[in-house]
Amino acid sequence: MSDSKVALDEPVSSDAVYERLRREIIAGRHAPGARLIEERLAQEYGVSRTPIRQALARVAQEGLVRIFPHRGAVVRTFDRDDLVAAYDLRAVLEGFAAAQAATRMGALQLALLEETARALEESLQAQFLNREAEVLYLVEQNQIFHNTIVNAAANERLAVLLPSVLDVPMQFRSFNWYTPEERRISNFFHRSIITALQQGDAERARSMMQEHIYRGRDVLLESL
Amino acid sequence: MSDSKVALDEPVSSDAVYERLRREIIAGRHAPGARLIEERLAQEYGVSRTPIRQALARVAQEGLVRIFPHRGAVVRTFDRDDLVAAYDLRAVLEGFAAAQAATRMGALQLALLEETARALEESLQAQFLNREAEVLYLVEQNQIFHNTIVNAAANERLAVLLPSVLDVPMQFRSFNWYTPEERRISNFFHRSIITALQQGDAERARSMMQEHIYRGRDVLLESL
DNA sequence: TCGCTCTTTATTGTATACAATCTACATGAG
DNA sequence: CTCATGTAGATTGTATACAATAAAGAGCGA
Repeated sequence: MSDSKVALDEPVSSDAVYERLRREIIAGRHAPGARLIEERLAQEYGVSRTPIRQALARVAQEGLVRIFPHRGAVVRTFDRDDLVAAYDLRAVLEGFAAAQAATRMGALQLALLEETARALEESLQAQFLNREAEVLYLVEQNQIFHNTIVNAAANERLAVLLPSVLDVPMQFRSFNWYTPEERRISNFFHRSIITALQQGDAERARSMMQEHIYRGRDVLLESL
Repeated sequence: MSDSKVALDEPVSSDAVYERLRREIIAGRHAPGARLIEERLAQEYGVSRTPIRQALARVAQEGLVRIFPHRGAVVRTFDRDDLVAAYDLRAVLEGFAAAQAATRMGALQLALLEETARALEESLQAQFLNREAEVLYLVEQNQIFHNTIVNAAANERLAVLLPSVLDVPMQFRSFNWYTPEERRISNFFHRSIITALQQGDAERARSMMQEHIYRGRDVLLESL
């Protein structure tokens, strides 16, 4: 038959476990400091401990959890310094991404940027079911915006590296979207970045992106 | 007994496997593109497949090998674009490290920098058993130099991230040390960086470090 | 009560067995 | 000769058993 086994490279359960575990930690379902008991996770995910251990090794390598020999895995905790360090790095890396993107961005990607920027702006007037859903939506749109730029930078290593810097639990990432004032500032930065990218102005794109992220950092730090 | 089990946190064999595997790949013992058969590694390392798989998942997460479901692990190959991307990232990250270090560096660390810089200079006149041993020594000293700066930046995330960018097989990293001319240029950069750091001049430290790395990239690209 | 040792229990680390999947090669039809 | 098909062997993915270690608590003497 023609389509008998076209699939090839069927996904593997340990990969699924990795993705899920990662998502759940970021979403806050496993709080920082919480122990991750292999047997418990195995039961919950409906697999044996083997793929769980595989996944734990990976998230540990990524930095989201720490593994202590013979004592198990614990979700990483974030203190003030950790967050500062993470945002510093993010500013450098995404600044670089923006600068690279300025000369490599396609028309389609620019259009996508405009679209998400508009979506974020319009949400200022929109009605939401509840605050939580609203913030979730904003964080998601914002993520699309930033991802688009990173992808346009066309540096695979960068794209692989960044997630491990961004892997900060949601609870820390949402502060930028709580007040209308901060939203307006974010929108301003997004628009400025788009303009710089349209003009192919790498240096401007870099500094705007960096300032955008530093602002995010400062807002977060004030809320602690 | 007093000292019966003070040890605590005894290292675990899968960690040892990870370290060794990583070293061997970087050293070129497993060439890019080579398959890493679990059973073979297990026999060679004297352990079962379980810790091998654990270690493979980690080096894969780090990017040194790629794992294809049901087809196994293959040492990552590097084409020209990969190398350019890696060096671009390295320039950004180590530039950042140098800038941070400029305001945080202790006297002891500065002394260590001077020492390794001197060691690299003196090697110009020194006699070595063979070229290979010589280059190995230079690469090692150079690594100490760069590590010292990264550590002085006091950003743990940065220190964790960088190795995955630096993880380029040795065969690619040694070109900077083949000609006396390149060694002199490297020495010049090292000295300039030290001066900037001593003066606490973050911007200068950053740009010198970036140029240092870009030079390394260009030399490497020419040799391909 | 405090501090010590010993035991018990929970959990991790490793080895091994088996199932699932891929690869290579042989076979045969056109 | 070329291409498809089937089969054998190699290799990976998962489950499970067991060993090793750490954490918590019981018992006991001072």
